[in-house]
Amino acid sequence: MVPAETNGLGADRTATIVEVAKRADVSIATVSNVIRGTRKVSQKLTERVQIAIRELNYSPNEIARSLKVRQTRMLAMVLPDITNPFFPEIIRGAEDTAFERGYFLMTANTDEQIGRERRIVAALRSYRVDGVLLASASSTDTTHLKSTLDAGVALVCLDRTVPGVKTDAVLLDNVRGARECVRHMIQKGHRRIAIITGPLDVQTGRERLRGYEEALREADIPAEKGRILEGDFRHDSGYRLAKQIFERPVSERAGRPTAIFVCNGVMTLGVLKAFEELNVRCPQDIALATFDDLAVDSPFHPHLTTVVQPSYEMGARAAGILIDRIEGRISKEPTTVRVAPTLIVRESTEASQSAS
Amino acid sequence: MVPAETNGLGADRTATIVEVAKRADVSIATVSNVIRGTRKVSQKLTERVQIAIRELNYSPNEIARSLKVRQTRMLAMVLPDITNPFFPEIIRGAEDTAFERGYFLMTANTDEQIGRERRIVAALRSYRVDGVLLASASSTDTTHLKSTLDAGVALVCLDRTVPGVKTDAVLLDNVRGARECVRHMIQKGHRRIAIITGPLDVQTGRERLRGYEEALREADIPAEKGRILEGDFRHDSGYRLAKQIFERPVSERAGRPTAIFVCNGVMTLGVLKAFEELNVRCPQDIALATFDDLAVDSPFHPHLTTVVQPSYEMGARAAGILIDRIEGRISKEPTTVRVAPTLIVRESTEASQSAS
DNA sequence: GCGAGTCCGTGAATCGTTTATATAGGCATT
DNA sequence: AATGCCTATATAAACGATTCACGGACTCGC
Repeated sequence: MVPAETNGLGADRTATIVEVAKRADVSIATVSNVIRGTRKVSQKLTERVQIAIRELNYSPNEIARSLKVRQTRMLAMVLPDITNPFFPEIIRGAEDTAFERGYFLMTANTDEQIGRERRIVAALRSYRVDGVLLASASSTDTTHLKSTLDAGVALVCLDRTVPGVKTDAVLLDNVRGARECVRHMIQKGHRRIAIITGPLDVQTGRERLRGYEEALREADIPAEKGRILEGDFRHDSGYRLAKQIFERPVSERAGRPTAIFVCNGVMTLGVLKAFEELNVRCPQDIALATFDDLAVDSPFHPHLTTVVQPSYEMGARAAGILIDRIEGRISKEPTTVRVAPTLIVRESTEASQSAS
Repeated sequence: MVPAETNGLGADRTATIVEVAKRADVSIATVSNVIRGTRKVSQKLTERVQIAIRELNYSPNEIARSLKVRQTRMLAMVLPDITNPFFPEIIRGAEDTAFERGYFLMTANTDEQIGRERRIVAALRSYRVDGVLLASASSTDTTHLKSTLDAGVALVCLDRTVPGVKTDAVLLDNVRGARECVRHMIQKGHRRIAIITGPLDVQTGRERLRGYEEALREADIPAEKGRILEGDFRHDSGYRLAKQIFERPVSERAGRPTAIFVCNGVMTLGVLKAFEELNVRCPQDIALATFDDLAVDSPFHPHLTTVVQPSYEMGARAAGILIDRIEGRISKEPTTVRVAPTLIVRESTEASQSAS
């Protein structure tokens, strides 16, 4: 004797449309029509079907449906680092749009490892997700993306593009963000401004550096090599490079920067840690500005002047474009959307030091 | 004329096993055997099949496979708030275990809204994920979970259980974490210790309060009602309740707490913001300890004494149990695993105040 | 030289849906 | 009463894989 189950079926068996049809004494086509609303079904049969569905605790098998109609209504977002607080907001934006338009968004995490990204993208392709939102871990290794695109999976790049892959993209206007921020520092009287960049083989890294250079050029300040420090967007490089700035030989002290521009939020945490260890006060000893708002209204000291990215909107727009693409409602040509950052001036660039 | 495609197929058509079989001039059974390694296939045919697969850029349709074998090898993790830095580490842990054991983990976000959770769980059930890791948004509304369980979807609760639903769970030993932390504060000489709790209709909220009470009882300190402030695990309640502590009428000043224990990290951010506004110094004016490490090695001032949760391990263990359950390698009885927190003592509870 | 035993390969049924096509029944029209 | 036309429902063929049961070709021992 098997134990009695709530729905009268075996434990691990879940009801199918056939069983619903049998119980409601209609054809499976009718059940399908009731569920999807494809065609009109008489009041009487509709009721019978609904009752049967409830009684059997029936949940349509989306797998079978997907197989038949060749679409899953699943979207995936592939991220390099879910612990970076920049991404969760993007997810929220994409999730909301996806849901509004009848899609389900799932998230997967590559941990900045290209091998992992490749596996994940391959899996997603096998699962036949309708589209992928991707912030790629690499800008060089792109064969897996090409073959995925070839296979007809829609792809929108987010935050970072992958060169050589013709696809839609939603990016921040990095040059502008960096330029405006550095411009602000110059206006505050700084002329010796250091930059801690991202990896320069990554698009966002390069672009932010370019914005810095443009701002200096505008103000006729020569961009000195020694003030450009290449980081890698991670905590440690911020820490290390900040220390480096303060630990140069005395002979160079005269030329020590009066301000630092850090190209992402995570590195800034490292910089602040270095400041603390070295007993450097900000903005008294040095001014600081950064990309990415790390935690709104946070109790950080000091409050940082920041280039903030409209993360939620970026996610939402990217999802919108992706779905338009899937549903074939945009022209063939891939487009790149650049969204504008906002500069928020806070105390860390207040001119309480002698900035000369 | 259609444009030439890389694989010679139409643009949105992706090759099937039939086409591979045709091209390699074998049966589809043989192709399947080559791919899955189900049976031995001769060297010669294996090669032919592999070449065909490559030439067609073939990717097996996991949908069709799932339909046939009635399992998807997909796991889902459902979280209330992906912006809470506690969760990403859990995801990583679960992801790693899932991958090692041949599953794919996807993540979905409920935004603490039970309606959203219900929709997501329903969708996951329709997609026939093999199992779900759930940190539920609600402890009262559980019908959707019951029917999901009835349908044979494996479910493991994470961080929070849902009462009345018989299922496996991986939880923190909240009582112990809180007790040890408060015990530490008492040992530092504090006797008037306030607590900012989580919502008391949530298990974790209640348990942490219990730990606090036990520590006080051990030390024969009466737990005064006025020192128990009920928050809701969100930023604002930390801010508001911290202010409340300092803005009480002068008459009560004598009894003002010398220490605060905050029951999660996000609220602590609010508390610190309040401290800043009120010019309260920590630990000089008041000691502070909290659940959850917000950002390792962060430049917060002061460094906080913290009850840290082994998030990665929690995710990993939960995924392990889930998969064991799916593969039927554990006994029927659901189990609850309690993992131990660690107390990390930092400056925020240093006794640099007169704690009497 | 022949039956038994191995190997390797194939045909066909099946998973649970959707949907095109067929069909039944009712009603109005003549 | 026969015809035609609707509408509502049923039947059956896909979708793309897995896998069982069968069979042909070899090997081997006697």
